Amino acid sequence: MAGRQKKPRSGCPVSVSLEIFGDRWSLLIIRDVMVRAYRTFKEFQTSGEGIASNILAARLRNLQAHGIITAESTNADARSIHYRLTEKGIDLAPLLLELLIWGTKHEDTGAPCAIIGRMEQNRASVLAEVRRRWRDRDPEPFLPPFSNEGAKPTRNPFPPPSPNGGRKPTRAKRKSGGEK
Amino acid sequence: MAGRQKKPRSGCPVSVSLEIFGDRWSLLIIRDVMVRAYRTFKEFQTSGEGIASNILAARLRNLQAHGIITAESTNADARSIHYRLTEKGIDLAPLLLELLIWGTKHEDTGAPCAIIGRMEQNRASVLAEVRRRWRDRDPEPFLPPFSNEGAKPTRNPFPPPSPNGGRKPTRAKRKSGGEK
DNA sequence: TTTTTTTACTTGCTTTTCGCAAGTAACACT
DNA sequence: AGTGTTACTTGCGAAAAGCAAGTAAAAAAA
Repeated sequence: MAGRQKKPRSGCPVSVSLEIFGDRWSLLIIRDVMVRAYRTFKEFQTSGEGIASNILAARLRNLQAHGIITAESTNADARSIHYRLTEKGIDLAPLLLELLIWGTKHEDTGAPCAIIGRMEQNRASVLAEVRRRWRDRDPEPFLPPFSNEGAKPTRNPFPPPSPNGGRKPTRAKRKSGGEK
Repeated sequence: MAGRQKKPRSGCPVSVSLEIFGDRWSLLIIRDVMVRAYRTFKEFQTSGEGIASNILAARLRNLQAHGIITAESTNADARSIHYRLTEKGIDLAPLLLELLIWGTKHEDTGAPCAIIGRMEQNRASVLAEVRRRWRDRDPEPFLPPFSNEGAKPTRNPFPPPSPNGGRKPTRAKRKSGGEK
């Protein structure tokens, strides 16, 4: 998120979307509120991803500003704020489902492939159920948190790339440069 | 991407996926190579989003390392490297399509809503065509770049959130804190 | 009623990444 | 040989991320 909101880039919907939630935390928050029925700051904070509280606050503010979530104070506890998805927010369900499917298929995660595979075969009904729970404010989680305890580490069949694209000579002495 | 690759977070597929391409550039590169048939460093660089060359190089390296793209040297020009999607990479097509649909629906972009709306009604055939072009190495772009010249600025119906969630008193003197 | 705990944050500080400008090695073209 | 092109790298300042600690208000406990 460095340099965020600075210069407007292209008008491509993909680009515009990524400027809103194209970071490593926003979609995790949306996942939590969408399928785990998390509502409070505390729940997000202890969701297992280890987000820092200042970052969480910033992301919640950003998602609010873009109309993806709302913040409601409950009458039960005056301190407590309940975050929930707007219609715009629940419309991210298909995206999140694809993210879930892709990750399960291609990375070694803690998710049971069988279940996700079945979700892949029934996208429409999964999405209908997620939306139904949202509409009814169903406090029941749709999916549990997945932990990859005991998951074998992925040995990826793609070796870390030789710095150049596989050509013969090295072009410049590469030492650092960015990733990794 | 600050602090990237540092501590492994949860085993949730969503989290794992976002650790790979959860930034503002990776999916744009994938979009370019997937639907615009871009192949070279130069094309990505001048794609209209304004990515810096060092960031682009870092992202290409990362996507390669995760087996999402490959780099092939062409026999035509020894300098030129052609990037293309792997099977794992083309499997991101559904995700990208949802990103496109969501952005078009909820943000004011340069994309013609009518066309995207039709794509929404025919997800399967759109994806089949994208995949066909990938398999056949079709050099023809599937979609043109969208520019939002002349697009009316979005006035979003969600006001910038009052710093607290809409409760009565302010809890602490907030001055900055993060977003915006 | 006073003390302790909980909730939802903010503040300060260090580390990491971003983004820009400039440079460079290998190759191609003229 | 000289110029241009491609695919990068390097250096640097400015943001943003991440960590630890602090704080206001409300609730629960003593």
